[in-house]
Amino acid sequence: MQHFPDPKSNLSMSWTPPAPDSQQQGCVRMTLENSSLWKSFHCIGTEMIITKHGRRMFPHCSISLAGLQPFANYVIMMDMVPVDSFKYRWKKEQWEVAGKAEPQPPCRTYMHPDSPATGSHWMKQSLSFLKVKLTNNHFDQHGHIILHSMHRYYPRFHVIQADSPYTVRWGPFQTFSFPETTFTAVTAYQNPKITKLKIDHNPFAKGFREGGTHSHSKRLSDTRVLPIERCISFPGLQRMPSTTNSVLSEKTQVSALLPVKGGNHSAWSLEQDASESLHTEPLELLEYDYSCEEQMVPASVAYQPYRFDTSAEIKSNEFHQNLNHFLFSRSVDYARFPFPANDLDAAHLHHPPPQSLATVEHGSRHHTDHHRHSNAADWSQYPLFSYSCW
DNA sequence: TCGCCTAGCACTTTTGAAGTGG
DNA sequence: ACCACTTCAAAAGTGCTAGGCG
Repeated sequence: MQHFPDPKSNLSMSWTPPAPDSQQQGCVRMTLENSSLWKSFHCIGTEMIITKHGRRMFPHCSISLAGLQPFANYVIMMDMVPVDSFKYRWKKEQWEVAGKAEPQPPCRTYMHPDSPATGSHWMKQSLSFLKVKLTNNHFDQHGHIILHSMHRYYPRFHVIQADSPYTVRWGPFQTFSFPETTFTAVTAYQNPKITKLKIDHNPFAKGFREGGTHSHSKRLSDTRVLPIERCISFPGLQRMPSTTNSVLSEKTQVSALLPVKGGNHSAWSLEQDASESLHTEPLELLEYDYSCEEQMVPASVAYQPYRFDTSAEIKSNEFHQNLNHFLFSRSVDYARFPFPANDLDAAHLHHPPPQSLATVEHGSRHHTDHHRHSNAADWSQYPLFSYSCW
């Protein structure tokens, strides 16, 4: 476990310990394999380059699974979830809120290319999401995950017991996310410390350090080496307006909306552009933990035959559409991060009180207040799913 | 004027086809 | 004919920078 500096030494922000590297829901345990690397970046404020043609993540997501049924088939998926409803900008060597978020781009989900595979297969070795690509091109036809620059996201993993990608709507599922994987999407690196860290860890970047244009070397050498205690100035996260109070109430909203077995799934037809409401209503964090819950949700939308292939162009948007519909209807994890209680917070909290990711309990249930916030309008505020699925 | 985005650059790493030998 | 291994060129991927754009 990586050692983190004393939070009290941070000048402007405080800090709380990170969440554990692995999470358990029911019998299923997911571990973030390269957690220490993620934390190294997280410590500075992870930035992910997004380009028009798609850029791989670095660090990339690598997970391992345990507790699956060896002979049952599973589909493993990953998607990106907005951390909050704000846009950020890099100013004076730190991230600050720059206003409301842009309307969410089409939500896309990446399915691990091995899917579906048996539990024993998934547990045999770690799963790499190396080939996931991020883009800011809203008209991307390659199936890359579309993000907004200068917005904050975190990857979320779905483990769905299903024999094929087309039956994921019926299968028991769990969802996991890891606080240290939160990042800011950028088109060019803002924080030189991130650049340096990436060059140190990413072999592709060596070319720029050891040969070719060395101009950047000078740039990097110009980077001020900050005292270690400054390292914990979690640019985005700690500046993030916090809202723990909202967490419980919001998560109850989710549970209240959970469909009943055999119920009319059309109730989930909230294919409205959630981004609209997302950015016009105060955003709160849903932190409903579905740990150990396996729900059977009847589908209202039939899946079109399609299999994800990282090398092939996505030819059917409909699959994504259906997938998102599924995720929307079955959303699990509802962000384990501190989301702003409202926009007012964002406006006033340039140095918000820290709400560590880890302050939100992982793997525990929060079933209080299930009966509140149960209408669709409340639900549509939530940013995780059903951005105007195209 | 400022901040963000993009294309092109020079380089390394990865990938896969082709060749070789047992 | 088949398999395993090696070689090598092409493709993919990287961060930096200048210039464009709103």
